[in-house]
Amino acid sequence: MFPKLDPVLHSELRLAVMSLLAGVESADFTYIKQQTGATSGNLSVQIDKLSAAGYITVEKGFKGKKPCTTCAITEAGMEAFRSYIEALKEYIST
Amino acid sequence: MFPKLDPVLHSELRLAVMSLLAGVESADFTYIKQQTGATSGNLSVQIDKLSAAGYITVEKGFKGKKPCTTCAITEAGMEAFRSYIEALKEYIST
DNA sequence: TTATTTGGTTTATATCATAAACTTGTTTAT
DNA sequence: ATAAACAAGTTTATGATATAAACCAAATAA
Repeated sequence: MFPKLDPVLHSELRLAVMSLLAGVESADFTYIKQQTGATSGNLSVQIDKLSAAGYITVEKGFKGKKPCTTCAITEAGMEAFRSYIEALKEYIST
Repeated sequence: MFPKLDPVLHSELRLAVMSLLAGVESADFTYIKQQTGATSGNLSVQIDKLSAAGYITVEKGFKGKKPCTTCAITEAGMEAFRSYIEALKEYIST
């Protein structure tokens, strides 16, 4: 009746990050931070978790001389995101 | 951009309970437990939280000789549930 | 040169979800 | 009648989570 919700995605900030990344090719840490309003620490931790789950890729490079962390959603991440939305619908369609 | 999600509702079990109660006049503990597949302990705790938030009412009575706890959604609960769904849509409509 | 800012990471804490153990009373079996 | 099993929850304990606070290294500004 109520399908299990993927715990990796059932988190406000991680879901926001995935939502953002689902719509773009890639996005860097600073941009994600701005768009979500998250603190650096929290964002850093949640990005790690999404990465550990294989839902996003994280590349550390430089933009000019400054470090720049770029994230992108993976195919597995896209699929998990879609499944999560489908599962959610079971909960919110009364 | 990403609205805050009501933490009372952003919980798998509490959301399932609200989803159930949104569709009926009332439901008792045992029924909710069956429908959600939750353990008694977890359900008890989460029902308390929904009740403390004013989202549901909880009445303890008897069905025959056995205790029976009946829950119903409140108007505030309905409104919170609707708002939560609206907020969620911002996250899942890429 | 000494701040200050940028772009993060690490660590600590407070909350949460869940399971396990317990309680109170009822029904069933002996 | 007594004991064992069951029903309907509650309370307590534990492990996971989210978040904030503190920290760090490099670059830029004063």
